[in-house]
Amino acid sequence: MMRASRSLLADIDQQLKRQGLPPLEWYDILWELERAGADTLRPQDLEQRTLLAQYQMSRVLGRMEAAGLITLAKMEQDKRGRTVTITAEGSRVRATMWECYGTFLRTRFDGALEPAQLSSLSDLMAQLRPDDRP
Amino acid sequence: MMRASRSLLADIDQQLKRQGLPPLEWYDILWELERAGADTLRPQDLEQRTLLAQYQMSRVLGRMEAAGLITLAKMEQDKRGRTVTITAEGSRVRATMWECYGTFLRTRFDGALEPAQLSSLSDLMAQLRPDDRP
DNA sequence: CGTATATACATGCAATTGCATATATTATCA
DNA sequence: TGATAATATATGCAATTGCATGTATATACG
Repeated sequence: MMRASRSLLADIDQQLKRQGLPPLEWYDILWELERAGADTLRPQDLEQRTLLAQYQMSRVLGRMEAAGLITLAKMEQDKRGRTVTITAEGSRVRATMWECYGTFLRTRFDGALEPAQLSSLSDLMAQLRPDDRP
Repeated sequence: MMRASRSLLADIDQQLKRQGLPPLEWYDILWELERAGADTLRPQDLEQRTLLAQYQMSRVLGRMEAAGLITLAKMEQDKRGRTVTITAEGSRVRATMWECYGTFLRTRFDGALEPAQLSSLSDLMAQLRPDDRP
């Protein structure tokens, strides 16, 4: 499993890089933001969802803001916190990334596994992974 | 699958660090060396088996040599190459790491999956991962 | 209240990484 | 054979990471 996921990750990152797209972790963040919709998320929420460490999140959000994919604003309720909002450009980039990422996943998994196996893999992973919303 | 393996990896690394043991990638290298037995491996062989990049391997081998876990020697057949040999200390460290690593894996997987599921997971991963010996 | 503690996020610094390229050696082939 | 390409490994440098800690705000509690 370690070998399988490591090789998957490496290949996807390489694929994205080849197309001049941001690294995969940006995708995860953009995706969580879109998935959350109207519920604005805080860095903390994204940490839980993506499993990135606090300081990693702090820095990647800085870079993503600099790249214009998200907006960071101070919260009024909790002045320690910040809200993270995806921009239109962020949505566009996520979609482009998915074209690359999704296509890759589909090719790789469909090439290796039967439909029934895919669904049982999905079940197994659901049991193994930590909850998406702790 | 990404979430599952990322969380596994992070937890294992943390566990190893807590016990003052080297990071997981050292384990993989030590394990491949033991598994190869008498066949001495070259950095190149280890790259393929562990999926580490060439420059990563070059550096991690340097650190492992400095730590006394392996020995590096020039080859006579191919003077560009080097042979990597595990030391007694290297074996000892690998065994200690396995105590930590293996116990963790067993706990985590046995806690989440039934025996039949474990075996089907194993099959699925075998189909997904690249060959161990390309 | 006021002080201690916990939470949210940021950051300086040293270590590590990735990239590009260097060095040394071997293989190819006109 | 000599020039050219390919292979095996190492490394300088800039970017990124992890750790430890900093700053600011919020909560708890005597």
